Amino acid sequence: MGPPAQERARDSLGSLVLQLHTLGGVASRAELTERLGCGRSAMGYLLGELRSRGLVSIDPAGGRTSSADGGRPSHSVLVADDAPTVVAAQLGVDSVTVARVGLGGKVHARVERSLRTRDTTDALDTLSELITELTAPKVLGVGLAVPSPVRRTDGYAAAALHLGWRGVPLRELLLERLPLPLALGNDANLAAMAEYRHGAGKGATQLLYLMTGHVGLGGAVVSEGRLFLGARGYAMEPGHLTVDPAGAPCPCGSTGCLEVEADHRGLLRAAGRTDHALHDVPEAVEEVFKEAVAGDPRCGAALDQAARHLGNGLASLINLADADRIVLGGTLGRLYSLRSRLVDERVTGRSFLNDGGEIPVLPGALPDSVLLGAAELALQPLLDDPKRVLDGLAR
Amino acid sequence: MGPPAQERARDSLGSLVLQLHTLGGVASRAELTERLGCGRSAMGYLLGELRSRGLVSIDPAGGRTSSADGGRPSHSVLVADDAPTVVAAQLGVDSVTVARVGLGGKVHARVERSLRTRDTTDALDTLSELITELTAPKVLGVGLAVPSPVRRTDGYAAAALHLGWRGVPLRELLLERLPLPLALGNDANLAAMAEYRHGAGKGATQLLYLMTGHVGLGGAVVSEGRLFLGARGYAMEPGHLTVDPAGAPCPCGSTGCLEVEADHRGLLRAAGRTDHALHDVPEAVEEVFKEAVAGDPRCGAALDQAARHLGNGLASLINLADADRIVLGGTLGRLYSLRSRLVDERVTGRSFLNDGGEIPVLPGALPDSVLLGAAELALQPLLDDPKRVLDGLAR
DNA sequence: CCAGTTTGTGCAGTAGCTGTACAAACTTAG
DNA sequence: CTAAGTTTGTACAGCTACTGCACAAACTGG
Repeated sequence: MGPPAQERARDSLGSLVLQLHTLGGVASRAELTERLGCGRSAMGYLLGELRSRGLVSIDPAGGRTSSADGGRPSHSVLVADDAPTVVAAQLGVDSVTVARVGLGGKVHARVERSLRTRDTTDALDTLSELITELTAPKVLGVGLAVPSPVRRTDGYAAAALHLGWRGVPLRELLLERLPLPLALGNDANLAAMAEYRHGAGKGATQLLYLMTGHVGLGGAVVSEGRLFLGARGYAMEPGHLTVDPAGAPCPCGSTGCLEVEADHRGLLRAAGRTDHALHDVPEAVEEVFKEAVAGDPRCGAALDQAARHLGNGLASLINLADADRIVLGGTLGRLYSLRSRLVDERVTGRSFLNDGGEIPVLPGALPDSVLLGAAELALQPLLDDPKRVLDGLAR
Repeated sequence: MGPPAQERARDSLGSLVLQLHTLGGVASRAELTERLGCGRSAMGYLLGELRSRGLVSIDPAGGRTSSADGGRPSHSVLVADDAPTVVAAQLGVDSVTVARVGLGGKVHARVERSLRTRDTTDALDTLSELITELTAPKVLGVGLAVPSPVRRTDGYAAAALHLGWRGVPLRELLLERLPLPLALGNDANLAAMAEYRHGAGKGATQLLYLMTGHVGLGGAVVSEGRLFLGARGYAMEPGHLTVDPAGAPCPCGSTGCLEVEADHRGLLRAAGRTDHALHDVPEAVEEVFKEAVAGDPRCGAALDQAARHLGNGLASLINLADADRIVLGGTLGRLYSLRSRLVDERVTGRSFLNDGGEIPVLPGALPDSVLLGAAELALQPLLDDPKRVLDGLAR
């Protein structure tokens, strides 16, 4: 179809693995050749390298989909059954989720456990326990998504405010318990990457992603296939963008931050439901959505207000990021599905450079985007340099 | 010194040319070898390629600076005298500047001409006239800086508002007059690139740049050596960030935009000097600065206010871009030199993730940053693929 | 003058391709 | 059922852009 000018890994072998990955782990050889823009003979060489290392297998009688009108049918390339996998983990406010994920985004196993306490040690113990449980032979590494900005150099979790931590050397603490390669990332960043590679962000050149998790509002930009991380890894934290100077006070010291107006706190406050324990929040939000759909005026108005604030926040961000696609994850995606007009009103034309088409806004397409994003993080070394990773595994 | 993990061109030959360029066109062979991270023997091969194409020359008895304690002294690598050059042009509100620039950033010739009318055709005629005048043999191409967002795909100038144009296919119009490769860019973007490669932004991993020209306020982010352009090329237009909801009305429809509060209009308005023809603005601004330094309270207060607005704008941007350096160009640089405390007050600690050092704010270090940036744009193909460009020239 | 150090160079070897020629596997026309 | 036409995989030669090694060159200090 279109030209494959999306993203380029360091070498061809890497881009090949990436293409196979974004295509879900199965693709016809001809399709891969076209996407890489190389000759058939180079593809033969590259597939030979991958096959000899056990990453892919080839089924000569695979893709008999036959869109072609004549000609020899192309072989199917698929991720090998016994190909290496990674472990993806998500640290939430009151739960931990871990999964084993293969190239192509296939989830081989998935465990979730709720945290009874909000103690750091408890969370770390549960995490390492589940990770160890899911670790199998040929696991390349672990990716962990955290609801906090994460320093790119060393995996320091700068401010997991909602977990009550004020800065934790998370990677270091976990490495004491786990003898595996471990990479950490911010949950919104990783979810954005997952949506970019497998979900609603596919094919965008500049993807702007916003999501709300349990508490707080995170964001990310994927620019030409790569996360826009910033110098330290703290870029694109839109939670404290001011959307209403006369709005509610925010723990950060300012007032009317996007985060306190459009996340779960904002919704519940606008709906007049503030008497919830923290772990009941998802249920309370669920209730507000249900009653709004059922016709409750106060809950409906709460959605209206959150949607307007979200639209205003997006309007500010659009001119800075110049996105060609916007994806909304978590509760924001649901909010948008119900109140798209209120959001669009503020996005449309607010981009002060209106040179043609509008910017499409979409709800996230992946149910487990954060967890999948953690897998993307762990898979990254394989995409960057497949040979080194695969050969290193053998040793 | 530090690891050379700054930026990577597509191939080694490109990075070599880039290194030589950022080092000002002269470097010791040993230094280049270290920065590229390759062996001495590869450097020999690479330099051979460049020398055979006439781009560099080598002086065996060059850098007798001798920091070393013993050992054979390294040869000097320098841009050849007859190496190809580029033509850089800057389209201003009431003037046009054109220069011939060589690798390393050396300006060989420079012409400036003021525009009497504000007619598009007049500007284009003057531009192509001066460019033709400065075009010499072995000119690789032309780079043009425009005070407007420029669409990356085709050089369409989306909104040179201050020139009275509402969208002009500028590249197309100029190509009718000039038979040369022509690349267009936004002036602030290009200035940022110049500061990154040759000025106050050197070595930053995430550079946030803001500047004011004649009218308006532009910005850019250089992220790991590359401009953050966005999907269309309109990213990082911070002019219409709201810094004072109760502020002055902006032509964009909003109020209190950073642009109308901190650019020349804002300064003159705050100083009570609004009766100026457009081309007198620089002189009027000059006056305000002079009188403020001399002690005039109203002019001083005008600087104070602009500095505060600038600081607030920066505070919003810092959390989004996660810059490790901020450079202020044009009048903003001067404003900062005089009112750094008022700006710093708002920048310091406003980055809600205060994990250590503050972010350095610096005034721009290049007197002709926009023009030099236009040269960077024209040189880019040479940095991306030196062989193809140099061989193509011969044909 | 000699050891010690850093640097340029020649040469063999390798990785990662490209291009060409050809055989294989299909479709449709006759 | 065969022949022509089309697209695809593969073998092989060749090239580019390096890396590594051995060695010579150019300095310093003793």
